[in-house]
Formats: sequence, structure tokens, C-alpha cells
Amino acid sequence: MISSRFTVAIHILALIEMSEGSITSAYIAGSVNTNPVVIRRIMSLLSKAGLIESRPGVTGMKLVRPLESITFLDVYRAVEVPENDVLFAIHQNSNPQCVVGRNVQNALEEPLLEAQRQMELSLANTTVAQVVRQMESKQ
Amino acid sequence: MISSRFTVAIHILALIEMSEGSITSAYIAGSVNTNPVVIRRIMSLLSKAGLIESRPGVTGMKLVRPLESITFLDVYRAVEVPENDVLFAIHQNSNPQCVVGRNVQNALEEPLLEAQRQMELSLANTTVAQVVRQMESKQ
DNA sequence: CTATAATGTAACTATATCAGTTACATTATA
DNA sequence: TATAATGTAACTGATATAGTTACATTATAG
Repeated sequence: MISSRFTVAIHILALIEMSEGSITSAYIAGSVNTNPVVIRRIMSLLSKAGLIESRPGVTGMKLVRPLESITFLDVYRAVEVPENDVLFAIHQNSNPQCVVGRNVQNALEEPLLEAQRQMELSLANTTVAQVVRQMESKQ
Repeated sequence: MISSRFTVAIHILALIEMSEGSITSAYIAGSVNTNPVVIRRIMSLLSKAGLIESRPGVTGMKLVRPLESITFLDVYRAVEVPENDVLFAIHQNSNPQCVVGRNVQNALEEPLLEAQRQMELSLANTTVAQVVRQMESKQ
């Protein structure tokens, strides 16, 4: 299961967009219903990915790019960091003296990477802006 | 990251197919390079999913259905059991007094389920038989 | 200039999952 | 009846996640 860092990160981006500059990690934590440090940790990942900017001592944070240009895939890549960006773990060190053991990793790699690609393509189809508009429309 | 139970399960199915009836969990463990109990645990999941049959006291196991009819998705569903079959965790209990907190779970559900569906569709495109043939061709 | 308040992190904890392992009950068959 | 295999329970170590406390750093309001 992909951790909730991902959806919390989208939550954070939505709040930054909607509150125009003067939002704090404590306020966001109140909306997400968690601890401010959890928010700041995810903010740190979003900063490293170049999606937001913030500075110690200065209240608030801002989007580096418009939300229309930030897809779910951008956020996913910013906060979910599986080993080598590989979604499916393939067991290692299987027995080279067995036809299956010798070839299984290689044979599985391509179809599993393809499944991962399809998921990522789908994530790239939705922007954070889209869900923000939808939430605003519901009030 | 999706656990290696999934690829080990494919490994197990391939060995059952190739060794026609007389294979043991100890032998499979030798090929996967792990402990026989790890194999039996996954066998148990494959049995519950109706993919293989085995009986205590009786050496060997057999496929219930031909490998041509078993897709990667069937195996994935047999051995990976995320909560409610949901791939993406969505944080719960966010603040209902905030527009985002009130609507975020609902707004995210559909695009995330769609990404999961795309991954699963891709997994359904490959059968275990296909990778067995490929491994056999490499020897 | 100083007090305040926010960010950025380190460090610790509790919890859960995974994979490996030991142990043993159950069961079919040679 | 002895043997050998499956089916599981139970424990361990490793790792990831999320929550929490603590504190250094930094900008700014007064």
C-alpha cells in the first residue's frame, strides 16, 4: 500500500493554493488532523522536488509552479521514494542452477515495469488544480 | 513497494508447471533461495485463491487451471492483500470544518482508483504461461 | 535590539509488515 | 508403522510509517 504521505502532500498543496501565502504548517496540521512536524517533513520533500518554497523564520509558503502544471505523478514522485523508483519488489539471489531461478528476474522485469508505467501515466492525467476546483465547488 | 510475495508466487507457479506434479516446497525454496515455510505460506494463499491444490501428507502440488488462464493480476490478487484492495492510502479524519479537509478524501478517491485500475489492467495483460515460455526459451 | 513565532531537523516511540526461522501437529503412503 | 510432506503457529530481526518532543536557526514585529 502506498503511504498516505502522497494524499497528505496533495492536501498541503491545495491549502497553499487556497490561502494565498500566509499559511503555516500548524494550520495545515489542523486541517489534516496530524502533527505539524508530519506536515513539515512532507513540505521538505515537496521543496526538494521544486514544487514549493518556504524559508525558516518566514511565515507561509508558496507554490513554485501553478497547480495547473502539477500532476498527481509529480507529487507521487516527490514524496514516495521506493528503491530505484521500482514499484514491484522482485526477489533476488534465486538459484542460477535452475532455469526458473536463472531467468525469473529478467522475465518479470518488463511486464512489471509496464504495469508501473500505466499507473504513472494515469496519475499524470490529473492535476492538483483539478481536485482543488472540485473541492471548492462543493464548499 | 509491493512485496516480493508476488514475484515469488509467479516463481512457484512456473516451477509447478515445469515439474509436472512431483515438486516439494523444499525444492522450490532451493530455487527461490529462501526457507520452505516462506514458500508454503505463499502456497497457502494461492490455494485459497483457487489457483493450486495441495494436500498435507501428499508430495507435490498441481495447478487447478492452466497457466495460460492465470494472469499476473490473478496472482497479485491472490497474494497481495491491501486493506479493502485499495492501493493508495488516503489519510482519514481530516478536519470537517475546512473545505479541503471536508472534501479531500472524496475528491482523491476516483483518480487514485483509476490509477490502480490501469495498473491492474496492465497486470491482466500478461499470463504466467507467457513468462514460463520465455524462461524456457532461454534455458 | 529583543521577543516572538515559524521553519527545518534530529531523535525517540509505537505500530505494522515482511521475510526468515524453529517447532510441531496432521496426514498420506511406502 | 516409519517416513516424509504439508499446514500453521509463534518468535525474531529488519524496515517503514506516523506521531511526538526538543531544539537550532531565522525573519520580523514591536
